[in-house]
Amino acid sequence: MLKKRKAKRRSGCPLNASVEMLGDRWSLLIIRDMMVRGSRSYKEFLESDEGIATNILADRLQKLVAHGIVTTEPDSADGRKLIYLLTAKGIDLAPVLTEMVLWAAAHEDTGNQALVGQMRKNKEKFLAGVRRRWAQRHSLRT
Amino acid sequence: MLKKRKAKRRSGCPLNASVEMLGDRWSLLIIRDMMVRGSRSYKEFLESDEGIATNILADRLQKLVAHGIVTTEPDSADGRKLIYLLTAKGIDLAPVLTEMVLWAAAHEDTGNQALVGQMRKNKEKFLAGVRRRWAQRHSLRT
DNA sequence: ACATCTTACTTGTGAAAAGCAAGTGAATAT
DNA sequence: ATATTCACTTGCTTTTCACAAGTAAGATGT
Repeated sequence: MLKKRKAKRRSGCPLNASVEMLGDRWSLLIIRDMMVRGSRSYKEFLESDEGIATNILADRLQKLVAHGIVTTEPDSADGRKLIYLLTAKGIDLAPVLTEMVLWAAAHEDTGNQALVGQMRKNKEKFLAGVRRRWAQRHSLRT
Repeated sequence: MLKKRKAKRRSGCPLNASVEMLGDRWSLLIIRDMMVRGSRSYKEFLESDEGIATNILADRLQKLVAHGIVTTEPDSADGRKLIYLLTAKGIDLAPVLTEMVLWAAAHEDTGNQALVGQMRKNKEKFLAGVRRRWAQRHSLRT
């Protein structure tokens, strides 16, 4: 597959940049799975509740890698597996996801109230926990 | 046009709810235009930098209204115009947009550094300003 | 009063993306 | 050796996007 030189942006607005990278029905859910559910393999992403199609998952993972949000490394214990990891840029999306969760929880009828309560009660602490677990996983890897 | 009974959610996760309402390439940009650029009419949205197609704009506005993020009212001064306004639910997206802007500004090469600086320097103050201007517009309306 | 212009859309058409089912090939488990 | 798991691809249908053009109601100019 050809690598694209530099997909031209529709505008210089930073929000537009975010939307061009993350504005679809799946990317943020994949990131959520990595960030809070600890998913690291293709199979784990496929098992998520929303039921992403395999070809879409492959495409989104590839795009996330291309945008520097996710990296991969081979699994030293199982040669079939690729391990997907959030980069620093990826983990920096934690505040975005948090605000999106809090917004939906405030205005829609949704589940997972336990996690939401934790987020709302102390946003900074919650974010610190996410970051700590990420750093730990990175130091443990291979 | 038929009104849908209740589009079934793919999952109960609040992030999924957000993504189903906002996860496309245009909705958040329309909300940005209302929130920070003060756009209120169809024509103003069309004039935005990213260049949305007219049919897509009509569709997104309709969906935003259906989700309770936006409302409309007739313009008392010009019978052709419809005025689009953010609801309370809509203005509550300010923290989401802010985090997305800050994320992109931190990790991508984007413009509008003035606004970004203001956001980063004092996020709460910035959000208070957004909310204040929104409340003011609402109190001034017809 | 009448023609012209604006505004907010709708319609038509082709291209792109999403969704579904099935298949492939390398690596592991039995 | 055989079956199974894993990470994808491929093929096909359906849905959505994008662009161009058109329409209808209301405003404006003369």
